[in-house]
Amino acid sequence: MIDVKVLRTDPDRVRASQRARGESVALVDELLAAEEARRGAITRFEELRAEQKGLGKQVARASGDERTALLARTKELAEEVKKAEAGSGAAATTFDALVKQVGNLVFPDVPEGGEDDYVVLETHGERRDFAAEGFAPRDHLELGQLLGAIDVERGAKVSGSRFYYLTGQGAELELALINLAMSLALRNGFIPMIPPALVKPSAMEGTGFLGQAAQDVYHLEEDDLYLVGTAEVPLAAYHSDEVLDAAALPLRYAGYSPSYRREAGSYGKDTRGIFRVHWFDKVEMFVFCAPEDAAEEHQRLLGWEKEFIDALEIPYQVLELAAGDLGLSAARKYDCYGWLPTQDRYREITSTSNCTEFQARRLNVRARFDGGTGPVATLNGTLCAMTRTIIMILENHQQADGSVRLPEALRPFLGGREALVAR
RNA sequence: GGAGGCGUCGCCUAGUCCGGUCUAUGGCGCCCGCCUGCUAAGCGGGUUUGGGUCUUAAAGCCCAUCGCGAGUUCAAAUCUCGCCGCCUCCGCCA
Repeated sequence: MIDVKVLRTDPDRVRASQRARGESVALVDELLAAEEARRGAITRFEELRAEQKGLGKQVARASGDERTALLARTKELAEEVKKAEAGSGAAATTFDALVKQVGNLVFPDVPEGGEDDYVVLETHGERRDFAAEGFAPRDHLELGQLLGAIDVERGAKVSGSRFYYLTGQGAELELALINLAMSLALRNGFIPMIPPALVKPSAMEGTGFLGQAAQDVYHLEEDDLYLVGTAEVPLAAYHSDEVLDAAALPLRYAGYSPSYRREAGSYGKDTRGIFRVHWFDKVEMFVFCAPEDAAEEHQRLLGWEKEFIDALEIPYQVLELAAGDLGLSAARKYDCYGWLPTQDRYREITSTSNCTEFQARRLNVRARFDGGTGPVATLNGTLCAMTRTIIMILENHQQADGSVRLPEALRPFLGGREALVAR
């Protein structure tokens, strides 16, 4: 949720943000009107209620004719109070419904435009020249099958399209990646977490995934629970309705959980292999910090993502996404795109968002600061999305014979092995 | 899945049967002050949260808030119904 104070004092800023996102600007005027109505209704109710309370006390003390007269008057008043209360409730509901549609205020220097208008900030690593090495690179699925690491046929047999089994060395590779990611997180003061992957509507709603993103989310009708698309959801909701100790901030969590995505609307896209799947496991970083520290913390999260990708020796670029591609909660978002030799382009492997106080307001996560109690800022960042990372390792480190060299950093977690080899 | 118990302003707790003087009691903790070689003790005051209003600011004032929601009533912590959470027991189960 955006700051209602900003809406009232600086509606132009909200308009500018909506414009940048490519979202409705007219909504801002609707919101202002709804806010006006809400405040008016509350005032009316409070005045009537005060009068009713005063009369109530007189009734308690009075007796005889006086009491009868007072009761008649106060009975009328009760009707009015009831009406005013209903009116103020309705006005609040209207306002809430509108305000939830408004995305977070985008930072003014975020690039304009949509999906294709990102800005490449950095490029790292050496892309291999397979032609010079004298062989054509195999894609991740072919490699996965040679190594006995990935089984998509049986994934489809058992669960349908976009499901897979990691088998043998593939499963070992995921376990090693989890351990490498968690050891990096632990070294940097993160609290490791294994959160629930099913959450209530309030957690989903609070993190901003029930807006435009709702069609991509699995919902269990019988139980009214959602399967999370990222550990961001249960980690953000972890401190919901709490007042945190400001001195304890930043609170950094590293959550390992499955991620479930319906991938509605991506029919026919990335259908080969495990690039785009309905389920994958992920180690996600999540931070609660003071609002004024959020921008710096965002850079740190990006730094840890880069450190991880560097350790895996994957060539990559850092992108800043355009305002139209941010999602409801983010005020700024950086993606890391890894080099995919067989597609001759960079593809997304990690993503980090600064959600400022947007999610904290919705989830009621506050801290006691010097100036009083207020919402904290939240940030999230991928440390390791297993399937995408496995793809990058396989394709970038493959050898002519179909084996895959393991980056140094990963070897301690695979019993010192230097490569994955076909059996 | 079944049966029972519980949920009060940081923690503990009184109040709920029998609705109004509850503006929610007391203790602990915490904060401020006094006293005091220092510390402790003692004494006095303060201490739910959210919103609004006023103010340079503070204080003040108003409304809501006794797990959540609905209902009855002129009036609900208190009565009724629904829901949620926790605990105990039974059943089932990795």
